Amino acid sequence: MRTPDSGAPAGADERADTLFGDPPATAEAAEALQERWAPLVRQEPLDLAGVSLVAGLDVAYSPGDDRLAAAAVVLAAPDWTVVETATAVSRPRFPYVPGLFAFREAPALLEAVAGLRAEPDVWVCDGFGLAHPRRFGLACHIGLALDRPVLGVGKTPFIGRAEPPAAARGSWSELVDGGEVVGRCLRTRDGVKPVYVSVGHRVDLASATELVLRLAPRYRLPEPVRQADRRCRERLAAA
DNA sequence: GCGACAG
DNA sequence: ATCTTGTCGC
Repeated sequence: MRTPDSGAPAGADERADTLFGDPPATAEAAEALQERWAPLVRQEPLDLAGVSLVAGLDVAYSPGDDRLAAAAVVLAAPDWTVVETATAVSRPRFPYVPGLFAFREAPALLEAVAGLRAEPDVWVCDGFGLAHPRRFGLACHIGLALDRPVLGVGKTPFIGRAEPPAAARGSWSELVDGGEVVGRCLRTRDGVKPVYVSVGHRVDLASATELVLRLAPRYRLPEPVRQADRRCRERLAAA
């Protein structure tokens, strides 16, 4: 068993414990972990022609009790039909703190992911990746945990500034924070409020943008996120 | 110091 | 996130 203070550098098993479960005791500790992990995020092009399975992740909270349900769905190209769904119900083990979102939702999400048989080519999270105060949002957290390509799609701005994109679907503008481009503000439907795309891990902004556009042929939100949202709510209603 | 603040 | 009805528009 791992000792709390062996003096060793961030070991892989030590990372795994907190990336997958065991939430840190304090907000300060959580922030320190994000700063430690942020340098491990990689940005690289994703071959969209080779993408046949895309996963979507989302969480829903119970109105009455403190339960939460996470859903992991898998959709197949080219029409993005849902081919598999896995869910998990649990309790939040970390309070909601803007910027520390992943410590609250990632454990349940990864539990749902563990129930999946398929091996998606890329994963889409409801939230941000590099567009984060410490450049380590939920999509990065999930990306390192799975060591797979992951991108984040946010519905409302969090950090950074972006000019409103042109009204046509496909238009986008840079999301800039501290002089850095941390994501894109992307219009997925003509004249409809844009979404915010950012890199989670092992994808680049251009690939992420193009993929989100293809995943959202009809609705504002990409299909994987829409479906995941639907499934976790159903799971909560069911039991 | 003050306000803002993913889901 | 969640509490909440109808309503305007394509």
